[in-house]
Amino acid sequence: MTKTRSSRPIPTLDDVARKAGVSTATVSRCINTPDRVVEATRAKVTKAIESLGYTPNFGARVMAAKRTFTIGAIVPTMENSIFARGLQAFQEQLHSHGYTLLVSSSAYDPKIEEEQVRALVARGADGLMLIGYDRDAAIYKYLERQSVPALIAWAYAPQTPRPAIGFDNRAAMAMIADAVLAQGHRHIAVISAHVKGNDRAAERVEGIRASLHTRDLQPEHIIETSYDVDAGAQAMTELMHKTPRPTAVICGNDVLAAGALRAARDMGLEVPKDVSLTGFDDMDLAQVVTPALTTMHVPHREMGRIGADMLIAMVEGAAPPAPVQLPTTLQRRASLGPAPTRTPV
Amino acid sequence: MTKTRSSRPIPTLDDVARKAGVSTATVSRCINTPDRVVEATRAKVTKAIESLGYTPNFGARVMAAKRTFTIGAIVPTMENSIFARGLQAFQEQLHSHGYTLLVSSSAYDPKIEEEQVRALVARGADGLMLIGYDRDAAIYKYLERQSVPALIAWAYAPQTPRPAIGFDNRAAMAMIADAVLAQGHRHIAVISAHVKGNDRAAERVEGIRASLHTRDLQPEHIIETSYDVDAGAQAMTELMHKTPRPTAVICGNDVLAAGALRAARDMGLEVPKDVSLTGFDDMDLAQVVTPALTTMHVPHREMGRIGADMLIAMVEGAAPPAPVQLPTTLQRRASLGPAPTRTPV
DNA sequence: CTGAAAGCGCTTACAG
DNA sequence: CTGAAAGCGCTTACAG
Repeated sequence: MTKTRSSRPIPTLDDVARKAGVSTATVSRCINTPDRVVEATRAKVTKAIESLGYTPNFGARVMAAKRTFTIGAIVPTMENSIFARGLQAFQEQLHSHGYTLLVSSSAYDPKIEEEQVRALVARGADGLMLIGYDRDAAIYKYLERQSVPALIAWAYAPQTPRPAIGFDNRAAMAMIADAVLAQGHRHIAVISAHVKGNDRAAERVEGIRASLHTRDLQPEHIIETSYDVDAGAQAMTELMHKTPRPTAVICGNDVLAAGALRAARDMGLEVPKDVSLTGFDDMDLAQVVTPALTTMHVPHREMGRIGADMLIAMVEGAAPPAPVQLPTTLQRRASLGPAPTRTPV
Repeated sequence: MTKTRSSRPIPTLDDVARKAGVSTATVSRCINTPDRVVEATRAKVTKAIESLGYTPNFGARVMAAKRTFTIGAIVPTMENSIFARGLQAFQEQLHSHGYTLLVSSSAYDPKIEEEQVRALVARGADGLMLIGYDRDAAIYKYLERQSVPALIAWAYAPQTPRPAIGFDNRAAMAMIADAVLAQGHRHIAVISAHVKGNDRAAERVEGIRASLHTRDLQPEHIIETSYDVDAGAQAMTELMHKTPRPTAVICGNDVLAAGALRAARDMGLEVPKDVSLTGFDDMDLAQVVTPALTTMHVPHREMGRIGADMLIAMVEGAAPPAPVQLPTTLQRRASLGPAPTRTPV
């Protein structure tokens, strides 16, 4: 049950020191600040370390040094690749600076997210990357109290002074809605992720509303659902039975749009001839489906890379940086076409 | 730079003990084994904990107790969803047993994987989940020495006595090749992940060879590439310029197949009329592309769930379990059709 | 049921 | 350049 059941016990700093005939302080220095130790001593210690197969105990190290070179990230889901690409870049950049990234998932559950925050902090994370702003104030208070800096990613709210890197979800989605309107669509529906506790999703819906509002329109239907293909398909099926039938469906992301596309096909509807569809994120998926999705390109890798630099600076004592806004660009592809001339039945 | 720069210092067990007027031992018991403490005492301590906002320091706890209730998982990539679904189920099951999952990615680099293993062990992981068998023996030796149990997932090799849960990649892929042959294809090409250090990919290719061998055939071309859509597309383009042109392309997974599908479409080829295509994994992707992919269904969620149970048992001292084999099932969809009757040019 | 005290494996002023 | 020693924040036999 315990780690010491091993037949051959795990070597400690003390074992190394004894074997090399030096103090534990010297061994510690050999490992952490080798140039403060004279060559000959270092050689003895290195030899002892190797022959013993010694590796430092991290827990002890953390406790004594108060630094772990570990960064934690909590994402709402690992199930689809929304966050995967940005996270990969985040990890690479962190790794090149000597930090290790540990990731965990909250399954879109605020309770679990809070647990994960505590778990990561408790395990010595030097800093945290969190998705979006929306969470219990107690979590922010806890982090502050523990002096663990946190970076918000995938969102950008200039009015909130918290360090963040992301993009303007509202404006980006408004741009999509504008494009839909420009194609003559007037019966517009939305498939969104659940907006509660998900500020990105909420802002995207707001962006749509704002855009449509300029023409005195509003979304005729908004379905909130979970972020998976089947959910997107089911929502689409539902929408296509409404009267009048929407001529364009704006989806909260590419996964939902891909599901919607499948549902349309299964119902014998042609995209975009019968109904137009848009996504968000510009995942690989978007170019692989037929027709390819009109969607919003988000610079995920850049977000990960810059986010890593920001968080490292924070962890290393820099003043909290100002929020960084990244540009998004509309990708026009075949899934968005002109509105049918006749009113659909 | 240090965590103690905080203006209000972080409360410790000692602070709680002092405030509650008891010993640190009693506070510790209140937290870990509450029924060994009498009600009245417990109430005092609980109050002190709350008023101080105390949370235990994990590092210290680990060091003293030698248990972290943390499980580490290292996957080759977080970039696509191959592992995402299984991991999510793994995490859920772990969570329901009070364990926290921390995930990191090796980016398919054995060096990085080794670093991550050490990082996770050093951070006190009670157990590890690793993908596939193929890795330096030194890693296994290290884990054994540290008495950290490891479970291999996504692979199953009954001759290797290591605890594992997975499926027979070789047999599963042979089944796909059999299906391709049954459709009359004789000019068959393969797009695989790099097989070096990736036993799953290597076994899949072997499965294809074995199947074709029964008809005295062999793959006419095998392209090894990375696991992403663009790589799949590029490989497909290359293959479609060969003479004779393959009539069927077996892909190492759905991502590659989706890319291949896109490339075929871009070249004006119809699937499956001009060329058949198969995937592996049965990801959401497989049903979303047109035509839908014939692929091998892998019970990812089940693998994650059972794997969690196995690893928990190991961590809690059970004898190493025997490898578990999960069934895979062929999903026949539109991307695989009969071979064209005329020899392609 | 509770406490005093040793110990977990490191790091780091402080001396020399 | 190196060592003795205190300290990091907990847990857990051992007594009582």
